[in-house]
Amino acid sequence: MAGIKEVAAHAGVSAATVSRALSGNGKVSAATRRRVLASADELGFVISYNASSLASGRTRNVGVVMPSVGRWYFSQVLQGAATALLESGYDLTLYNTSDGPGHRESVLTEMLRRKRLDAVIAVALRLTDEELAQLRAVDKPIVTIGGPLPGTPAIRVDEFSISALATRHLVSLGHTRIAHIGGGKELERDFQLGGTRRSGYEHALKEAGIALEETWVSSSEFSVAGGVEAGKELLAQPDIRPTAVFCASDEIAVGVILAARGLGLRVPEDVSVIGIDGHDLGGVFGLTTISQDPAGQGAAAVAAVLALMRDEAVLPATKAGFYPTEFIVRSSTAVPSTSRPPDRRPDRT
Amino acid sequence: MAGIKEVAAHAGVSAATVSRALSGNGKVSAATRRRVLASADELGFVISYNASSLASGRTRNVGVVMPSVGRWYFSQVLQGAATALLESGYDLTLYNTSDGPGHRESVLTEMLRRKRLDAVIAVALRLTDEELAQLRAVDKPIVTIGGPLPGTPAIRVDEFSISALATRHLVSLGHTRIAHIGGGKELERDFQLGGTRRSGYEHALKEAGIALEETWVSSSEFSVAGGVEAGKELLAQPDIRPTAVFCASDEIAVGVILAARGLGLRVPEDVSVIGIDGHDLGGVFGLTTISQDPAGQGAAAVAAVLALMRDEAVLPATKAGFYPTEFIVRSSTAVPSTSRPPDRRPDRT
DNA sequence: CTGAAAGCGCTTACAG
DNA sequence: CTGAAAGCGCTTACAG
Repeated sequence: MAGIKEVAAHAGVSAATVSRALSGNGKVSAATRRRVLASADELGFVISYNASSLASGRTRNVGVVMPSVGRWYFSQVLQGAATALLESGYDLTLYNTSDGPGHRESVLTEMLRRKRLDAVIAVALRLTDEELAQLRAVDKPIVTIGGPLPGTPAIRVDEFSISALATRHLVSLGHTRIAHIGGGKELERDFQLGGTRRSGYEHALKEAGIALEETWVSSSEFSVAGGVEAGKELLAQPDIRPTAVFCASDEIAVGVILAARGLGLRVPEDVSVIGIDGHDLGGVFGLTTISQDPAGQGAAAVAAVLALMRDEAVLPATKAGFYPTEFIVRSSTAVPSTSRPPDRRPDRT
Repeated sequence: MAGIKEVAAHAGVSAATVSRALSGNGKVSAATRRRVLASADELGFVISYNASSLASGRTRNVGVVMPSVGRWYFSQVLQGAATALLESGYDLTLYNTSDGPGHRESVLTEMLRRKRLDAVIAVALRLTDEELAQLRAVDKPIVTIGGPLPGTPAIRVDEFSISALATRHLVSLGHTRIAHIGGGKELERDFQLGGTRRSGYEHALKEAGIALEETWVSSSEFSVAGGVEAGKELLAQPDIRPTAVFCASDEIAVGVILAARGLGLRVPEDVSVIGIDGHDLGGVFGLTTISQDPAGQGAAAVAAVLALMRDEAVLPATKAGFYPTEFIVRSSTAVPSTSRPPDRRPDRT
């Protein structure tokens, strides 16, 4: 209950001096500062953020908006952001926009206008032009992860390049029958991933002179169950079966591996599988993947937002560049087997 | 930027009346209220929570403390709590205590004393007596999920009973060689799960007159990878191999299924596996489990906290009772095969 | 370097 | 039902 006044009285100074000593703003003699700190400590003083925020306009609180927290990618981003924010002494207010679309639109603009936030990190969020304009009007730092908010600094991996890289990896192993399972519509609405990852795939194919086979391109939600389903459909028909599949997420890729096993196909002998993410399950299944470290992205967004609040130019790496990824080769990809599919046994000659 | 004064001027009333009309506290004539609402709407008024909180002492913000957000259980709880809070018009401040232990202790008490929170939901948190005392001193509603905070209302499943139930399911199928893989030390520190789940297992065994075999009790972190490892060790030695294993989590259980497959054992013919959780992966693997709906637990905690803030007695179901679980029988459990293990072929007589 | 004073934008007894 | 006024607990020009 001890307020700034009690501390002031105890230390024999004014409330103004206590405020300056504690916040570090303004000049205070070392001796005075020491006395104030001691008094504050002794009285167990804890500042009221509300009062402080009201008076100063700063809140030491940043908002994180995401369409889900239950799904892997988002939970990792949140974990990274929460840790980084805590370390910097900031609170994190979470806005989960998953529910009704009605909620969604109001959330973002209202949250900032309520003046409880110094900045916001928007994850995989797509806004209408109007929403974007409202957001801008508030004039607080905004950093985006994964989603495309035109004009705001963004943390994101180079979707196109990593998709091309994953596909090239398959090509370079000698595969020519390369399928792709992208994200479903659900994802495309929030993210823009589906599209970009697919174009990286198509690019690498064209580059290698491999014709695109529409029947080898399908989609799935970002889940193991979705991957199993899509994988079964893709791999069930032997004469058109691909020898490799590039999946837009590790969860899908794990599903495809499971689907292959279920069909009696060996990975990687009969079919190579590569994903994107760096999901923990990948290790269990020996999945070759491109890791994108979502927790690190969350931490990077925090760093960017903090820099913006200090009016520092955001690090060029963040502004123009891409968040780094890591190519992890495990055992789910290999040169295609020269033997025909197991259900068409080679003649014994 | 429009404040309450502008709205008051526009509506031709005092700021006090605007406050009353907008908050619903105090009496305002219907006509006046209408005018105020219209003005507020027209001017795009958005209340400053900081000012409101400072003046009233209420913040419309509840804190959620958890040791991790990246792990499945916690991400689901958070998802449920975030959605429920948003629907009730509350903000959610997230405190991820995962990092250093130094952080941990300060977080909980400071967060409340900073007066930014009306209440807190503590997930799987264990506190020292001192921390607990400090927390109580703040006199704000606290609701616990999963963790044992003596004296605070708690949302939790009946660990003992569901563990006994899972074990009995195996017993009733005719298994007598029933192993158990519990949570590791890491978990036991935060949760108290390991212990309780194991005692339910032991109870059911004793009840059935089955002697406890120490070599069939091991532990693992709550992950698929951990389950694979523990499962391999458990199932690799044929002469002491159990015919069924009760896992303290679905992730562990999935790992065990994978380990079994890796060893060439069939599930459920050679080994039955049952988990606890209701993880999405369970469906993919046909896992029999006891679902505990963590998202629902998060929502229930929000309901309890809201009731507490309204000074309503917490629903008896929440106070004394347990959060309901659901027994989901899929295809990973069955009667034990009468044949001996595959590596000891029955004599051809 | 330090203090007195105004002010941040609401809420809420207190009167009427 | 409504208004004038004090107050929530800090911060920050403004003087000195």
